[in-house]
Amino acid sequence: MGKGQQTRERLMDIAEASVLTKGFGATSIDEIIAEAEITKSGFFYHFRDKNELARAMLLRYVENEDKVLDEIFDRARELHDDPLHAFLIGLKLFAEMMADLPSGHPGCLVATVCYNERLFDQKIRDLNERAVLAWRERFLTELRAIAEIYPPKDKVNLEALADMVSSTVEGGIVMSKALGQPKILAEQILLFRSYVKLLFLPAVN
Amino acid sequence: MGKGQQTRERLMDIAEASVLTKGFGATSIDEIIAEAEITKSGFFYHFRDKNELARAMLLRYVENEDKVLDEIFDRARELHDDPLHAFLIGLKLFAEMMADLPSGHPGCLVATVCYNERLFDQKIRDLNERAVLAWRERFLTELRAIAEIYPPKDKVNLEALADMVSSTVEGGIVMSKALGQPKILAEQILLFRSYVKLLFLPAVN
DNA sequence: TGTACATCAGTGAACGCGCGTTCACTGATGTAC
DNA sequence: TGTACATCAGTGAACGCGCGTTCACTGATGTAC
Repeated sequence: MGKGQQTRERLMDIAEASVLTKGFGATSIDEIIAEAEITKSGFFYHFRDKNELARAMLLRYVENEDKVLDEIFDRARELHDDPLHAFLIGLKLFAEMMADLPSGHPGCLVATVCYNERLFDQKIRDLNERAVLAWRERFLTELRAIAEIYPPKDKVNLEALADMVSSTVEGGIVMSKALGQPKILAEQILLFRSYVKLLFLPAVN
Repeated sequence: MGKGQQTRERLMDIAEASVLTKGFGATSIDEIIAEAEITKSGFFYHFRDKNELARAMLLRYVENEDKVLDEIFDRARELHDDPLHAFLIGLKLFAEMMADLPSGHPGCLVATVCYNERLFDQKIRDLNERAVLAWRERFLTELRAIAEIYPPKDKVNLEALADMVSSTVEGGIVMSKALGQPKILAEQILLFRSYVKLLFLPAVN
């Protein structure tokens, strides 16, 4: 990674932390460049305007989340051949990873885009929507494979159930932040896992 | 309600809609007073500063949410004596109410406080935390009564399960906003309801 | 009923600071021949 | 190896606008006697 790309990443790191705690509108370029120890013109060398920073930041965030989810659920499938058990293992690994974040999950950029929607252009909102739809497809694929083998014990819409993964994470992050208790996010993921167990597993002890 | 109080409410209505779509930092007083058709000095007659607007807005929001939840779950208890069935009825009523919002849930102020935490003073963050803790206590009371009669089929922390109500709503709102599909929130509440059924109900058809 | 005064619900003008953005310029590094 | 040029990764100064806040003032309504 060249010097330019390094600075660019650093600017996005600083901006992301600020956006997650102050919102995009209250995150000023002055503040970012002060922390990055660069001039304002240096910032505009890397990003045409503030909206391009937002776009680049969101793109990077979503790609990283996808990578993390790939790793976790690929690993889970390595550990068990059965789709249900692999999914349950994946959720456990996911919860553990969230519990291990030193000062809790810093927040989800996708959520801030939703709660700052009028600050962004259509391009960014589309990117945000596609990211969430990709998560839906990812988990829907797993759930369909599970439901083929294990008939669900309650009538559920698998698409909504797939969304429940993302929903649980988004909700868990808000609850963790509101109460200042990082562990809540992991707890919520484990409750979702409990639901999946009760819904699909034939015999729960 | 006097003329002053009416203006005050109107200012908060406008501010709330803006905060939920742009964040607190990007919500300007100029913008609020333009929509309210009042001068800037008129605004400062009602609120000492911007932070007092935030405090008043959050307080009003939380009190209203509490009132709505009271109504729904009181009504549910009127409809069924058994605590589990009353709770399930309450969740159904809640989901229906969320589904009936004409253009979807506008967003939760508690979530925006979390994602704008560095913009607010300790007083506001405390108020936010107390609101979430009150929701926890509310649902924990119901869940304890349920668990006394119906032994849960999976080992769950009832406090976390109580939090799951708020978490589901927060997550569902984010998902609804991200995908522009208001119905998602109601779906997520019904999935939580399905979990409660599977967890406590002895025989699900 | 009339008068004096207080409170309510604002107005109008001004303030200084911080914001995002532009523009002309520059030293260091990389590449072609 | 030396030279010419291009690209990279920025600097420095200036811009105009919008922001939150203050202050002295005011007309309308309410209250006491």
